[in-house]
Amino acid sequence: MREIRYREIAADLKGRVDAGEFAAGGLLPSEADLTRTYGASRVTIRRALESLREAGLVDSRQGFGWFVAVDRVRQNLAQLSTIERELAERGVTAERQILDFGFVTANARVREVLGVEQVLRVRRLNLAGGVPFARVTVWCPADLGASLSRADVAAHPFYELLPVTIGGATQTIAAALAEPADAKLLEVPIGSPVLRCERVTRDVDGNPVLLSVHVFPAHLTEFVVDLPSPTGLSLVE
Amino acid sequence: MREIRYREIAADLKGRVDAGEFAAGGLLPSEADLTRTYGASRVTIRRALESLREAGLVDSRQGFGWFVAVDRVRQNLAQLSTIERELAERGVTAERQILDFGFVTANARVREVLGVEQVLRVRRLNLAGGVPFARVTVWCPADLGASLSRADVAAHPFYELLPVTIGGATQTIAAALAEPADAKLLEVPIGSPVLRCERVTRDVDGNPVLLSVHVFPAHLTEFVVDLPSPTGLSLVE
DNA sequence: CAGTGGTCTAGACCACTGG
DNA sequence: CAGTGGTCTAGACCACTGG
Repeated sequence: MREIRYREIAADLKGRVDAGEFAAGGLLPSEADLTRTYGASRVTIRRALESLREAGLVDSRQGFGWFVAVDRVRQNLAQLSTIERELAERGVTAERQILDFGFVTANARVREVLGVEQVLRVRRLNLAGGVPFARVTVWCPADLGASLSRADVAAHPFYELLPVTIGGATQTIAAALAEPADAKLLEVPIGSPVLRCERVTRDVDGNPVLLSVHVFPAHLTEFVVDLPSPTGLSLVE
Repeated sequence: MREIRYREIAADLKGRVDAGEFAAGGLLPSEADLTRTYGASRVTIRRALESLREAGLVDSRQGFGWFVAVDRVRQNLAQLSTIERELAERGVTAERQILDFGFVTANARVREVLGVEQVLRVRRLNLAGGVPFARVTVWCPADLGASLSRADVAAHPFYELLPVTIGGATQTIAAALAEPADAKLLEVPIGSPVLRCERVTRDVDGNPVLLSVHVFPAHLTEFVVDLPSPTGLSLVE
Protein backbone atom coordinates (compact mmCIF):
# COMPACT_ATOMS: atom_id res chain seq x y z
CA MET A 1 0.00 0.00 0.00
CA ARG A 2 1.43 3.31 -1.05
CA GLU A 3 1.68 5.85 1.73
CA ILE A 4 -0.63 8.76 1.10
CA ARG A 5 1.10 11.79 2.53
CA TYR A 6 -1.96 13.90 3.28
CA ARG A 7 -3.57 10.97 5.09
CA GLU A 8 -0.49 10.40 7.18
CA ILE A 9 -0.46 14.06 8.11
CA ALA A 10 -4.19 14.02 8.87
CA ALA A 11 -3.78 10.96 11.07
CA ASP A 12 -0.87 12.52 12.89
CA LEU A 13 -2.70 15.79 13.43
CA LYS A 14 -5.77 13.93 14.64
CA GLY A 15 -3.59 12.11 17.14
CA ARG A 16 -2.17 15.38 18.39
CA VAL A 17 -5.64 16.91 18.71
CA ASP A 18 -6.98 13.84 20.50
CA ALA A 19 -3.96 13.85 22.78
CA GLY A 20 -4.97 17.32 23.85
CA GLU A 21 -1.96 19.10 22.40
CA PHE A 22 -4.35 21.88 21.38
CA ALA A 23 -7.16 23.09 23.63
CA ALA A 24 -10.75 22.71 22.49
CA GLY A 25 -11.32 25.79 20.38
CA GLY A 26 -7.59 26.45 20.43
CA LEU A 27 -5.50 27.33 17.43
CA LEU A 28 -3.42 24.85 15.49
CA PRO A 29 -0.07 25.85 14.01
CA SER A 30 -0.43 27.91 10.86
CA GLU A 31 -0.38 26.21 7.48
CA ALA A 32 3.05 27.70 6.92
CA ASP A 33 4.29 26.16 10.16
CA LEU A 34 2.79 22.79 9.28
CA THR A 35 4.45 22.95 5.89
CA ARG A 36 7.80 23.14 7.63
CA THR A 37 6.93 20.64 10.37
CA TYR A 38 5.82 17.94 7.95
CA GLY A 39 8.04 18.86 5.03
CA ALA A 40 5.06 18.87 2.70
CA SER A 41 3.65 21.46 0.36
CA ARG A 42 0.89 23.74 1.49
CA VAL A 43 -1.59 22.02 -0.81
CA THR A 44 -0.91 18.70 0.91
CA ILE A 45 -1.18 20.27 4.36
CA ARG A 46 -4.49 21.84 3.41
CA ARG A 47 -5.77 18.57 2.05
CA ALA A 48 -5.05 16.93 5.40
CA LEU A 49 -6.74 19.78 7.26
CA GLU A 50 -9.77 19.70 4.96
CA SER A 51 -10.22 15.99 5.65
CA LEU A 52 -10.18 16.72 9.36
CA ARG A 53 -12.67 19.52 8.84
CA GLU A 54 -14.86 17.04 6.97
CA ALA A 55 -14.67 14.79 10.00
CA GLY A 56 -15.75 17.67 12.21
CA LEU A 57 -12.49 17.71 14.15
CA VAL A 58 -11.21 21.15 13.15
CA ASP A 59 -12.47 24.26 11.44
CA SER A 60 -10.94 27.45 10.08
CA ARG A 61 -11.57 31.14 9.60
CA GLN A 62 -9.81 33.13 6.93
CA GLY A 63 -7.20 35.45 8.37
CA PHE A 64 -7.50 33.78 11.74
CA GLY A 65 -6.40 30.19 11.54
CA TRP A 66 -7.33 26.56 12.04
CA PHE A 67 -8.74 25.60 15.41
CA VAL A 68 -10.09 22.56 17.22
CA ALA A 69 -13.83 22.32 16.56
CA VAL A 70 -16.12 22.31 19.54
CA ASP A 71 -18.94 20.62 17.66
CA ARG A 72 -21.45 18.05 18.58
CA VAL A 73 -21.55 14.65 16.99
CA ARG A 74 -23.05 15.16 13.58
CA GLN A 75 -24.80 12.46 11.68
CA ASN A 76 -24.59 13.53 8.12
CA LEU A 77 -27.40 11.64 6.48
CA ALA A 78 -26.76 12.73 2.96
CA GLN A 79 -23.10 11.90 2.98
CA LEU A 80 -23.94 8.48 4.32
CA SER A 81 -21.35 8.71 6.98
CA THR A 82 -21.88 6.54 9.94
CA ILE A 83 -21.81 7.87 13.42
CA GLU A 84 -19.36 5.16 14.25
CA ARG A 85 -17.05 6.09 11.44
CA GLU A 86 -17.08 9.71 12.44
CA LEU A 87 -16.31 8.69 15.96
CA ALA A 88 -13.60 6.37 14.74
CA GLU A 89 -12.04 9.22 12.79
CA ARG A 90 -11.83 11.08 16.05
CA GLY A 91 -10.12 8.08 17.59
CA VAL A 92 -13.12 7.27 19.76
CA THR A 93 -13.94 3.61 20.13
CA ALA A 94 -17.52 2.53 19.55
CA GLU A 95 -18.99 -0.25 21.61
CA ARG A 96 -22.31 -2.11 21.78
CA GLN A 97 -23.49 -3.25 25.16
CA ILE A 98 -26.27 -5.81 24.85
CA LEU A 99 -28.99 -5.22 27.45
CA ASP A 100 -31.42 -7.84 26.34
CA PHE A 101 -31.49 -10.62 23.74
CA GLY A 102 -34.42 -12.93 23.26
CA PHE A 103 -37.34 -14.20 21.19
CA VAL A 104 -40.66 -12.61 22.05
CA THR A 105 -44.16 -12.16 20.69
CA ALA A 106 -44.41 -9.07 18.54
CA ASN A 107 -46.29 -6.07 19.85
CA ALA A 108 -48.80 -4.32 17.63
CA ARG A 109 -46.36 -1.98 15.95
CA VAL A 110 -43.80 -4.69 15.30
CA ARG A 111 -46.47 -7.00 13.91
CA GLU A 112 -47.76 -4.22 11.69
CA VAL A 113 -44.35 -3.54 10.23
CA LEU A 114 -42.76 -6.98 10.06
CA GLY A 115 -45.96 -8.98 9.57
CA VAL A 116 -44.96 -11.85 11.89
CA GLU A 117 -45.85 -12.96 15.40
CA GLN A 118 -42.52 -14.23 16.67
CA VAL A 119 -39.51 -11.93 16.64
CA LEU A 120 -35.98 -11.65 17.94
CA ARG A 121 -35.73 -8.54 20.08
CA VAL A 122 -32.37 -7.03 20.96
CA ARG A 123 -32.00 -4.07 23.25
CA ARG A 124 -28.62 -2.48 23.50
CA LEU A 125 -26.67 0.58 24.50
CA ASN A 126 -24.26 2.18 22.04
CA LEU A 127 -21.24 3.80 23.61
CA ALA A 128 -18.54 6.03 22.19
CA GLY A 129 -15.38 6.30 24.20
CA GLY A 130 -17.29 4.79 27.10
CA VAL A 131 -20.03 7.43 26.90
CA PRO A 132 -23.53 6.13 26.11
CA PHE A 133 -24.93 7.94 23.10
CA ALA A 134 -27.84 5.75 21.97
CA ARG A 135 -30.30 3.28 23.38
CA VAL A 136 -31.46 0.97 20.62
CA THR A 137 -34.07 -1.73 20.25
CA VAL A 138 -34.04 -3.93 17.16
CA TRP A 139 -36.69 -6.43 16.13
CA CYS A 140 -36.39 -8.95 13.32
CA PRO A 141 -38.51 -11.93 12.28
CA ALA A 142 -37.67 -15.02 14.36
CA ASP A 143 -36.66 -17.09 11.33
CA LEU A 144 -34.19 -14.45 10.18
CA GLY A 145 -32.76 -14.12 13.67
CA ALA A 146 -32.52 -17.82 14.38
CA SER A 147 -28.84 -18.09 13.55
CA LEU A 148 -27.72 -15.03 15.49
CA SER A 149 -25.95 -15.13 18.82
CA ARG A 150 -25.74 -12.50 21.50
CA ALA A 151 -22.04 -12.20 20.71
CA ASP A 152 -22.85 -11.67 17.03
CA VAL A 153 -25.07 -8.69 17.66
CA ALA A 154 -22.56 -7.19 20.04
CA ALA A 155 -19.79 -7.42 17.50
CA HIS A 156 -21.49 -6.39 14.26
CA PRO A 157 -24.10 -4.02 12.88
CA PHE A 158 -27.36 -5.94 12.83
CA TYR A 159 -28.03 -5.65 9.13
CA GLU A 160 -24.65 -7.19 8.32
CA LEU A 161 -25.68 -10.36 10.09
CA LEU A 162 -28.90 -11.04 8.26
CA PRO A 163 -28.98 -13.66 5.49
CA VAL A 164 -30.64 -11.17 3.13
CA THR A 165 -29.47 -8.35 0.91
CA ILE A 166 -30.49 -4.98 2.28
CA GLY A 167 -32.27 -2.77 -0.21
CA GLY A 168 -33.04 0.37 1.74
CA ALA A 169 -34.58 1.89 4.81
CA THR A 170 -36.95 4.58 5.92
CA GLN A 171 -36.20 6.51 9.05
CA THR A 172 -38.30 8.93 11.01
CA ILE A 173 -36.76 11.52 13.30
CA ALA A 174 -38.78 12.92 16.15
CA ALA A 175 -38.24 14.69 19.46
CA ALA A 176 -39.29 13.34 22.83
CA LEU A 177 -38.46 13.49 26.51
CA ALA A 178 -36.21 10.95 28.17
CA GLU A 179 -38.20 8.26 29.97
CA PRO A 180 -36.85 7.14 33.34
CA ALA A 181 -35.31 3.91 32.03
CA ASP A 182 -33.63 5.60 29.06
CA ALA A 183 -32.57 8.54 31.19
CA LYS A 184 -30.72 6.19 33.50
CA LEU A 185 -29.05 4.32 30.64
CA LEU A 186 -28.08 7.48 28.78
CA GLU A 187 -27.00 9.25 31.94
CA VAL A 188 -29.25 12.27 31.45
CA PRO A 189 -31.99 13.74 33.66
CA ILE A 190 -35.48 12.32 33.32
CA GLY A 191 -37.46 14.56 30.98
CA SER A 192 -34.46 15.94 29.14
CA PRO A 193 -34.81 16.19 25.36
CA VAL A 194 -33.99 13.20 23.16
CA LEU A 195 -34.11 12.45 19.47
CA ARG A 196 -36.18 9.37 18.81
CA CYS A 197 -35.74 7.58 15.50
CA GLU A 198 -37.68 4.66 14.13
CA ARG A 199 -36.24 2.83 11.18
CA VAL A 200 -37.75 0.23 8.89
CA THR A 201 -35.12 -1.69 6.93
CA ARG A 202 -36.11 -3.59 3.82
CA ASP A 203 -34.52 -6.24 1.61
CA VAL A 204 -34.00 -5.70 -2.09
CA ASP A 205 -37.56 -6.86 -2.78
CA GLY A 206 -38.96 -4.24 -0.43
CA ASN A 207 -39.92 -6.65 2.35
CA PRO A 208 -39.37 -5.26 5.85
CA VAL A 209 -36.69 -7.26 7.64
CA LEU A 210 -35.81 -5.01 10.60
CA LEU A 211 -37.60 -2.55 12.79
CA SER A 212 -35.51 -0.48 15.14
CA VAL A 213 -35.95 2.40 17.53
CA HIS A 214 -33.02 4.62 18.47
CA VAL A 215 -33.02 7.12 21.30
CA PHE A 216 -30.27 9.76 21.38
CA PRO A 217 -29.67 12.36 24.07
CA ALA A 218 -30.16 15.76 22.44
CA HIS A 219 -27.02 17.30 23.82
CA LEU A 220 -24.85 14.73 22.06
CA THR A 221 -26.59 14.39 18.75
CA GLU A 222 -27.89 16.29 15.80
CA PHE A 223 -28.74 15.15 12.32
CA VAL A 224 -27.44 16.94 9.29
CA VAL A 225 -29.28 16.81 6.01
CA ASP A 226 -27.98 18.30 2.79
CA LEU A 227 -30.64 19.37 0.37
CA PRO A 228 -28.73 19.87 -2.84
CA SER A 229 -31.65 20.68 -5.12
CA PRO A 230 -34.16 23.50 -4.91
CA THR A 231 -36.99 20.98 -4.78
CA GLY A 232 -35.77 19.86 -1.40
CA LEU A 233 -36.37 23.32 -0.08
CA SER A 234 -40.10 22.92 0.12
CA LEU A 235 -39.26 21.04 3.28
CA VAL A 236 -40.67 23.36 5.85
CA GLU A 237 -41.87 26.33 3.87
CA MET B 1 -18.63 39.25 -4.37
CA ARG B 2 -15.62 37.62 -5.90
CA GLU B 3 -16.30 34.92 -8.44
CA ILE B 4 -14.97 31.57 -7.30
CA ARG B 5 -13.75 29.82 -10.39
CA TYR B 6 -14.17 26.24 -9.24
CA ARG B 7 -17.73 26.95 -8.16
CA GLU B 8 -18.54 28.50 -11.51
CA ILE B 9 -17.15 25.45 -13.24
CA ALA B 10 -19.01 23.10 -10.90
CA ALA B 11 -22.26 24.98 -11.52
CA ASP B 12 -21.73 24.86 -15.26
CA LEU B 13 -20.90 21.16 -15.25
CA LYS B 14 -23.90 20.45 -13.06
CA GLY B 15 -26.07 22.27 -15.56
CA ARG B 16 -24.67 20.20 -18.40
CA VAL B 17 -25.22 16.97 -16.50
CA ASP B 18 -28.75 17.95 -15.52
CA ALA B 19 -29.43 18.95 -19.12
CA GLY B 20 -28.59 15.41 -20.14
CA GLU B 21 -25.46 16.25 -22.13
CA PHE B 22 -23.90 13.10 -20.68
CA ALA B 23 -25.82 9.85 -20.32
CA ALA B 24 -26.39 8.40 -16.86
CA GLY B 25 -23.25 6.41 -16.21
CA GLY B 26 -21.64 8.10 -19.20
CA LEU B 27 -18.17 9.59 -19.24
CA LEU B 28 -17.46 13.27 -18.83
CA PRO B 29 -14.62 14.89 -20.76
CA SER B 30 -11.22 14.11 -19.27
CA GLU B 31 -9.67 16.50 -16.79
CA ALA B 32 -7.21 17.51 -19.49
CA ASP B 33 -10.08 18.36 -21.83
CA LEU B 34 -11.83 20.33 -19.12
CA THR B 35 -8.73 22.38 -18.36
CA ARG B 36 -8.75 23.47 -22.00
CA THR B 37 -12.52 23.99 -22.15
CA TYR B 38 -12.64 26.16 -19.06
CA GLY B 39 -9.16 27.63 -19.29
CA ALA B 40 -8.46 26.64 -15.69
CA SER B 41 -5.72 24.64 -14.09
CA ARG B 42 -6.20 20.97 -13.42
CA VAL B 43 -6.32 21.61 -9.67
CA THR B 44 -9.27 23.94 -10.14
CA ILE B 45 -11.03 21.51 -12.47
CA ARG B 46 -10.57 18.73 -9.94
CA ARG B 47 -11.89 20.90 -7.18
CA ALA B 48 -15.06 21.50 -9.17
CA LEU B 49 -15.38 17.79 -9.92
CA GLU B 50 -14.78 16.84 -6.29
CA SER B 51 -17.56 19.18 -5.21
CA LEU B 52 -19.90 17.47 -7.68
CA ARG B 53 -18.78 14.09 -6.38
CA GLU B 54 -19.58 15.35 -2.91
CA ALA B 55 -23.05 16.22 -4.16
CA GLY B 56 -23.44 12.69 -5.51
CA LEU B 57 -23.70 13.88 -9.10
CA VAL B 58 -20.55 12.33 -10.52
CA ASP B 59 -17.92 9.79 -9.55
CA SER B 60 -14.55 8.69 -10.88
CA ARG B 61 -12.30 5.69 -11.28
CA GLN B 62 -8.56 6.04 -11.62
CA GLY B 63 -7.39 5.33 -15.13
CA PHE B 64 -10.95 5.35 -16.38
CA GLY B 65 -12.46 8.79 -15.95
CA TRP B 66 -15.24 10.82 -14.44
CA PHE B 67 -18.79 9.68 -15.09
CA VAL B 68 -22.33 10.63 -14.19
CA ALA B 69 -23.23 8.83 -10.97
CA VAL B 70 -25.90 6.22 -11.52
CA ASP B 71 -26.74 6.03 -7.86
CA ARG B 72 -27.99 9.54 -7.16
CA VAL B 73 -28.21 8.65 -3.51
CA ARG B 74 -27.98 12.11 -2.17
CA GLN B 75 -30.79 13.43 -4.27
CA ASN B 76 -32.99 10.63 -3.06
CA LEU B 77 -31.97 11.23 0.49
CA ALA B 78 -33.15 14.77 0.22
CA GLN B 79 -36.71 13.61 -0.26
CA LEU B 80 -37.75 14.63 3.17
CA SER B 81 -41.40 15.04 3.88
CA THR B 82 -43.00 16.91 6.72
CA ILE B 83 -46.28 17.14 8.42
CA GLU B 84 -46.91 20.36 6.53
CA ARG B 85 -46.56 18.76 3.15
CA GLU B 86 -48.80 15.94 4.21
CA LEU B 87 -51.33 18.41 5.46
CA ALA B 88 -51.07 20.36 2.25
CA GLU B 89 -51.70 17.18 0.29
CA ARG B 90 -54.86 16.71 2.31
CA GLY B 91 -56.03 20.16 1.38
CA VAL B 92 -55.33 21.75 4.74
CA THR B 93 -54.41 25.38 4.27
CA ALA B 94 -51.01 26.55 5.39
CA GLU B 95 -50.70 30.08 6.68
CA ARG B 96 -47.82 32.30 7.71
CA GLN B 97 -48.40 34.76 10.50
CA ILE B 98 -45.66 37.37 10.58
CA LEU B 99 -44.61 38.19 14.14
CA ASP B 100 -41.76 40.51 13.39
CA PHE B 101 -40.27 42.09 10.28
CA GLY B 102 -37.30 44.42 10.35
CA PHE B 103 -33.68 45.18 9.57
CA VAL B 104 -31.31 44.52 12.43
CA THR B 105 -27.63 44.06 13.17
CA ALA B 106 -26.59 40.45 12.80
CA ASN B 107 -25.76 38.48 15.90
CA ALA B 108 -22.58 36.41 16.00
CA ARG B 109 -24.08 33.28 14.47
CA VAL B 110 -25.83 35.16 11.68
CA ARG B 111 -22.68 37.10 10.89
CA GLU B 112 -20.67 33.91 10.85
CA VAL B 113 -23.03 32.26 8.38
CA LEU B 114 -24.10 35.14 6.16
CA GLY B 115 -20.94 37.21 6.46
CA VAL B 116 -22.74 40.56 6.70
CA GLU B 117 -23.56 43.02 9.46
CA GLN B 118 -27.01 44.21 8.41
CA VAL B 119 -29.76 41.69 7.88
CA LEU B 120 -33.46 41.42 7.38
CA ARG B 121 -34.94 39.38 10.21
CA VAL B 122 -38.39 37.87 9.91
CA ARG B 123 -40.04 35.96 12.72
CA ARG B 124 -43.21 34.13 11.95
CA LEU B 125 -45.59 31.44 13.00
CA ASN B 126 -46.57 28.73 10.53
CA LEU B 127 -50.08 27.39 10.90
CA ALA B 128 -51.85 24.48 9.27
CA GLY B 129 -55.62 24.54 9.41
CA GLY B 130 -55.33 27.23 12.06
CA VAL B 131 -53.05 25.15 14.27
CA PRO B 132 -49.57 26.56 14.91
CA PHE B 133 -46.97 23.97 14.01
CA ALA B 134 -43.72 25.93 13.61
CA ARG B 135 -42.08 29.07 14.92
CA VAL B 136 -39.55 30.29 12.38
CA THR B 137 -36.90 32.97 12.27
CA VAL B 138 -35.29 33.81 8.94
CA TRP B 139 -32.30 36.08 8.37
CA CYS B 140 -31.06 37.27 5.01
CA PRO B 141 -28.51 39.91 3.99
CA ALA B 142 -30.03 43.37 4.00
CA ASP B 143 -29.32 44.00 0.33
CA LEU B 144 -31.09 40.80 -0.68
CA GLY B 145 -34.05 41.60 1.52
CA ALA B 146 -34.33 45.24 0.53
CA SER B 147 -37.11 44.65 -1.99
CA LEU B 148 -39.24 42.43 0.24
CA SER B 149 -42.38 43.55 2.00
CA ARG B 150 -44.07 42.14 5.05
CA ALA B 151 -46.91 41.03 2.78
CA ASP B 152 -44.45 39.26 0.48
CA VAL B 153 -42.99 37.09 3.21
CA ALA B 154 -46.46 36.27 4.50
CA ALA B 155 -47.62 35.13 1.09
CA HIS B 156 -44.63 33.19 -0.23
CA PRO B 157 -41.83 30.87 0.86
CA PHE B 158 -38.87 33.06 1.59
CA TYR B 159 -36.49 31.47 -0.90
CA GLU B 160 -38.95 32.10 -3.75
CA LEU B 161 -38.72 35.82 -3.13
CA LEU B 162 -34.97 36.23 -3.34
CA PRO B 163 -33.39 37.56 -6.52
CA VAL B 164 -30.98 34.63 -6.61
CA THR B 165 -31.11 31.05 -7.79
CA ILE B 166 -31.13 28.63 -4.90
CA GLY B 167 -28.51 25.93 -5.15
CA GLY B 168 -29.06 23.89 -2.02
CA ALA B 169 -29.27 23.89 1.73
CA THR B 170 -27.89 22.16 4.76
CA GLN B 171 -30.18 21.49 7.66
CA THR B 172 -29.44 20.26 11.13
CA ILE B 173 -32.10 18.55 13.18
CA ALA B 174 -31.84 18.55 16.94
CA ALA B 175 -34.10 18.07 19.94
CA ALA B 176 -34.73 20.67 22.61
CA LEU B 177 -37.27 21.80 25.16
CA ALA B 178 -39.84 24.50 24.44
CA GLU B 179 -38.83 27.89 25.80
CA PRO B 180 -41.58 30.02 27.37
CA ALA B 181 -42.03 32.31 24.37
CA ASP B 182 -42.15 29.45 21.87
CA ALA B 183 -44.35 27.39 24.15
CA LYS B 184 -46.92 30.16 24.20
CA LEU B 185 -46.83 30.62 20.42
CA LEU B 186 -47.00 26.91 19.70
CA GLU B 187 -49.64 26.31 22.37
CA VAL B 188 -47.67 23.64 24.19
CA PRO B 189 -46.47 23.44 27.80
CA ILE B 190 -43.15 25.06 28.67
CA GLY B 191 -40.45 22.40 28.60
CA SER B 192 -42.26 20.06 26.26
CA PRO B 193 -40.14 18.47 23.53
CA VAL B 194 -39.49 20.32 20.28
CA LEU B 195 -37.51 19.68 17.14
CA ARG B 196 -35.14 22.53 16.46
CA CYS B 197 -33.76 22.87 12.95
CA GLU B 198 -31.22 25.30 11.63
CA ARG B 199 -30.96 25.66 7.91
CA VAL B 200 -28.35 27.38 5.76
CA THR B 201 -29.60 28.02 2.25
CA ARG B 202 -27.09 28.73 -0.51
CA ASP B 203 -27.21 30.08 -4.04
CA VAL B 204 -25.87 28.13 -6.98
CA ASP B 205 -22.38 29.44 -6.32
CA GLY B 206 -22.48 28.13 -2.78
CA ASN B 207 -22.84 31.50 -1.11
CA PRO B 208 -25.10 31.48 1.96
CA VAL B 209 -28.19 33.61 1.32
CA LEU B 210 -30.51 32.56 4.14
CA LEU B 211 -30.17 31.38 7.69
CA SER B 212 -33.27 30.09 9.40
CA VAL B 213 -34.22 28.42 12.64
CA HIS B 214 -37.39 26.35 12.87
CA VAL B 215 -38.95 25.12 16.07
CA PHE B 216 -41.60 22.40 15.84
CA PRO B 217 -43.63 20.90 18.66
CA ALA B 218 -42.68 17.24 18.84
CA HIS B 219 -46.22 15.93 18.95
CA LEU B 220 -47.03 17.45 15.55
CA THR B 221 -43.86 16.80 13.65
CA GLU B 222 -41.48 14.12 12.55
CA PHE B 223 -39.02 13.96 9.74
CA VAL B 224 -38.88 11.08 7.34
CA VAL B 225 -35.72 10.13 5.52
CA ASP B 226 -35.44 7.41 2.90
CA LEU B 227 -32.11 5.67 2.72
CA PRO B 228 -32.26 3.81 -0.58
CA SER B 229 -28.74 2.48 -0.59
CA PRO B 230 -27.37 -0.26 1.63
CA THR B 231 -24.42 1.89 2.55
CA GLY B 232 -26.79 4.34 4.15
CA LEU B 233 -27.78 1.71 6.62
CA SER B 234 -24.62 1.95 8.59
CA LEU B 235 -26.00 5.25 9.79
CA VAL B 236 -26.55 4.48 13.41
CA GLU B 237 -25.20 0.99 13.74
C1' DC C 1 0.72 1.02 -25.09
C1' DA C 2 -1.56 5.90 -24.69
C1' DG C 3 -4.71 8.00 -21.78
C1' DT C 4 -6.80 8.40 -17.44
C1' DG C 5 -7.34 10.05 -12.60
C1' DG C 6 -4.58 10.36 -7.76
C1' DT C 7 -1.13 12.68 -5.53
C1' DC C 8 2.24 16.31 -4.82
C1' DT C 9 5.29 20.46 -5.41
C1' DA C 10 6.67 25.47 -5.30
C1' DG C 11 5.32 29.10 -6.28
C1' DA C 12 1.55 33.33 -6.63
C1' DC C 13 -2.14 36.90 -5.45
C1' DC C 14 -5.87 37.96 -2.63
C1' DA C 15 -9.29 38.78 1.43
C1' DC C 16 -9.46 38.74 5.89
C1' DT C 17 -8.18 38.99 11.11
C1' DG C 18 -6.10 41.17 14.90
C1' DG C 19 -3.33 44.43 16.98
C1' DC D 1 0.69 46.49 9.65
C1' DA D 2 2.35 41.32 9.50
C1' DG D 3 0.26 37.02 9.43
C1' DT D 4 -3.49 34.16 8.31
C1' DG D 5 -6.33 31.07 5.36
C1' DG D 6 -8.82 30.87 0.34
C1' DT D 7 -7.99 30.39 -4.27
C1' DC D 8 -5.28 29.38 -8.36
C1' DT D 9 -1.41 28.18 -11.60
C1' DA D 10 1.84 25.16 -14.28
C1' DG D 11 4.18 21.96 -13.81
C1' DA D 12 5.56 16.66 -12.16
C1' DC D 13 5.46 11.49 -11.21
C1' DC D 14 2.72 7.67 -10.37
C1' DA D 15 -1.01 3.77 -10.46
C1' DC D 16 -4.45 2.28 -12.92
C1' DT D 17 -7.81 1.09 -16.97
C1' DG D 18 -8.62 -0.55 -21.47
C1' DG D 19 -7.33 -2.13 -25.80
